[in-house]
Amino acid sequence: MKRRAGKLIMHLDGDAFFVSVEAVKNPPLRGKPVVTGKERGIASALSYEAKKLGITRAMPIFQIRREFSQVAVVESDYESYAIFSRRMMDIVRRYTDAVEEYSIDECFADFSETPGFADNFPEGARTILAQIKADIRKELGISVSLGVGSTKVLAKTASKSSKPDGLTIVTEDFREALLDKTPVDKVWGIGSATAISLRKKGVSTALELARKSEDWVRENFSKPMVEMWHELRGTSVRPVGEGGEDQKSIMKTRTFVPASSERAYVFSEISKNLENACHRARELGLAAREFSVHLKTREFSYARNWCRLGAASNNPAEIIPEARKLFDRIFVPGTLYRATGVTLLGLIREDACQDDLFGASRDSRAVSGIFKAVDRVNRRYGRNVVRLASSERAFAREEREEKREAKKRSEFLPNGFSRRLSVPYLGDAFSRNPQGSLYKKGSKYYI
DNA sequence: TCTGGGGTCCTAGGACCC
DNA sequence: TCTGGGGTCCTAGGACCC
Repeated sequence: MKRRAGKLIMHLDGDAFFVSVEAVKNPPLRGKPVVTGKERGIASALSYEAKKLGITRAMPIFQIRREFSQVAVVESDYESYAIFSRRMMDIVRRYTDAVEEYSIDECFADFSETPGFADNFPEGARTILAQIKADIRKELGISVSLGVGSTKVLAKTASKSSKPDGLTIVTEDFREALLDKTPVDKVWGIGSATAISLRKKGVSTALELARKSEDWVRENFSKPMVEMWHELRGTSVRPVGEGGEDQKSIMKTRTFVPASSERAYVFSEISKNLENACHRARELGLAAREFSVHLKTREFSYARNWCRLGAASNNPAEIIPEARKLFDRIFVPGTLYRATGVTLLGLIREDACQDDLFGASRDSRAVSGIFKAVDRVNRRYGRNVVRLASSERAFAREEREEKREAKKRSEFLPNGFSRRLSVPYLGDAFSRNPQGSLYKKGSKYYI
């Protein structure tokens, strides 16, 4: 029996996750160049076939249509992605409880204590990992890439090194070879700014960084880089978190075209973002003690302002007067703005809100109750049929744009075309088991 | 090809205090 | 004139991530 000391951490990365889910919903898309993000006007996810054509993330949709007419452009469907994500994470949990959901299409999992994994390394580990991949393929119809190493950074470097459908195990013998072929800017946590600084100091691969002395790293960089250095050398300093922590902030921003310098209109965009952010806070059962407002000019410079609320709140009617004050302080007449944003900060659990000395939060609870009723009405009769008057113009703009899009679609597609395309196919496992836990109603997926 | 939206964490530096 | 030494708390903003 081979016993291995230290941690063994897996990183799982969905292959072109959004478009893979689209291909499950819509099998004719399989193997074709596909991008999602139609509703935002820029590509947000790309199939491997689309990448091969030279399309990149954030490329404008109009340009894709013009230069690559063979590409299928679809709207993002986050509800379906969230459901596939949850199912994917649940499959990993069959093998270990220590799973950290890092993003919608990625997770880390600690296998140090899983029988047959660390104590029979790497052969036993490989068998288990292959089983996870097979389960996901069979039950969800998508492929994933896995990486395993003694640290999160090594696991993530490994999963990225072989995609799609990869399975990479970083044994101590393999570690240096892997790092040698990894440029520093491809290391998780090293962005462009740090990469430039590293290269100036003569470090261009992850291996070169790992071989520097700890003193050198401490003298030239700050704390996160020291952690990075340990992780690259195989010493785990970032444990796999198991979730349950509350979110720290909620941000809502929206860009509008054309840019505007009209005070009332720009404020209506703030008001709309505030409503959306508060709605999200109510969904999460959280309330904010602080919030901030920002404006983004046409030239991409920002103005921000921040304040603390008298009592924690998730109700927009209560926050709007404060938002108005912040807005008035940063709005510069004559400036063209392209986007606004609102961030709720200092989030606490709604049920932990304390009454303040003057009973203000009792009132706020009543108002919060009103907004919960509003949430129910909106769920039933359509998004935002009830909204603040101060948000009216921004919502109206959004709806005009949505209508225009819908009209364009109906002009371009023959009747019934999109309906036919959206017939789902969830693989044989689902056809055989319609009671399976994933099902479709209308155009949405449910668990 | 100018650049969407939603997050987290860290640090520098000022304010304030003893 | 040429400067105590620290500590803590706070905020703005940078950097990075998906």
